[in-house]
Amino acid sequence: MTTGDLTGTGASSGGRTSRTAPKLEKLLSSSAGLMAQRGFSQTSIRDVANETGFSLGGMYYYFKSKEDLLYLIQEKTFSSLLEIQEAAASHDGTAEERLRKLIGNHLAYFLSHANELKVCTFELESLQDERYDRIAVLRRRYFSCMAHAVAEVLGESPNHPGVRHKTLFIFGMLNWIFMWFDPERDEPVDRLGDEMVDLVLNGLNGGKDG
Amino acid sequence: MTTGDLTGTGASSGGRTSRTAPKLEKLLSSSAGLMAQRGFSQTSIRDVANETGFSLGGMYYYFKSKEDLLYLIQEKTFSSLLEIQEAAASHDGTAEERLRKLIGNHLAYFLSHANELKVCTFELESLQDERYDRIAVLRRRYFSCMAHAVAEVLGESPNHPGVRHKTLFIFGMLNWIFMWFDPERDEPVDRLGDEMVDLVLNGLNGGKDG
DNA sequence: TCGTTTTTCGATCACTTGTTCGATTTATCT
DNA sequence: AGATAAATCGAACAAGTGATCGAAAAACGA
Repeated sequence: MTTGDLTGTGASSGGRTSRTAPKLEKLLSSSAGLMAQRGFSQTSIRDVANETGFSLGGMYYYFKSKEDLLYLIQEKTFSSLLEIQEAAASHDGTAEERLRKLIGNHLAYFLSHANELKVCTFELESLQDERYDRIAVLRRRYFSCMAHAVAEVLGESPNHPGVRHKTLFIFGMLNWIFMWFDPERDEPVDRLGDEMVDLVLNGLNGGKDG
Repeated sequence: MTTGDLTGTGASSGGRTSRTAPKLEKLLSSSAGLMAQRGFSQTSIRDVANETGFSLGGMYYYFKSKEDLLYLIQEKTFSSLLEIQEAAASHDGTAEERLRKLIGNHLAYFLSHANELKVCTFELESLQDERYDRIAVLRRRYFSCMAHAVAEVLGESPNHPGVRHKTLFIFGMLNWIFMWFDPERDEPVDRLGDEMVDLVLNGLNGGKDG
């Protein structure tokens, strides 16, 4: 129990596409839904069982612990998002275009994977040790991705402290959306992305003065 | 138990300044510290007892339930901050100056009451029913305060949807600070406030173009 | 069909949780 | 000092938690 695998109990090991894979996916997305709504620690393993139709013990065939379940969600979601973003960051075009794309992609991913992304955003601290470290690595890569774009727009070095701060301000805007977004009220997410980019690039004054 | 008081079990009722008041304060601030660090649901009432030196049952003289304890923290903290901000919002000067002041005040309050403010920011959902409603009212007033300043800077009506969004972007920047601020690394908070205001007013482009 | 592996179940364990309550101590007032 | 009220304690309870494990069932390959 000291070194063991981080994931495989049986289903997730090997990676072969057995008839098990779609069940794991449903398990992950149902769990993400519950955890996004109530939070990780307030979501019991029994809640997940009820939601998915599994029996209590039966689910432990798919993950080895509750924390492992959380890890699987974060690892899968974050890897997928990161892949999208690192691709976008290496595209041609102006720095401003890249930044616009990064923000737009993040919001689009938020729309299509709200639950999973919320769990990634707010439940890092519920992981420990190796699992924490592995997700933290993905986070840092994501941050670096955005920070580079910000630095380019500013014409500064990515190490400049102001760049770090401004990048974190942008992540604040992006991540805080989970706290208020209402699909009824705030419908067009493209529009929202434009508004955010506009604020980030030109501010409330709209680039009229300094 | 259907209607009962929201707070008073004995200590917090009446409001007279007995020798009990300082103990309540220590109880609240210690609890806020634990809850800020681990989250509300992962902070047990026994943790609070150990931290404060009280016995397990002895603390129930000061609050009537764990949720009540959380409510007391939020009510006290938020009221105090709100008072500061509503005063600042009604001062003379330009709209830009008012917005700058609101952001600066929030950051200053963050510095002096980090734990309590973090609890206010992230644990609203841990309250229910009346307690939730009461804190939600304070939140709406706070939002309104900021939204008015934003609207004035933009020269728009406070009801304009763009105003709502941009205000929420600003709160995102402000509240996300809890996730990354490191007093060693990000020392001067005044500077941080300036950077944020600068981004909010002029954007990354620094007001050079539109 | 039979034997084997994969998958599922249900009971159970050890542990932590918030809360209650009567008894006990401490402070306050006359 | 004695009586009343405020404050504190410690033991106990009921409920819920994550996790384990051997047995049973289902799917599979021969």
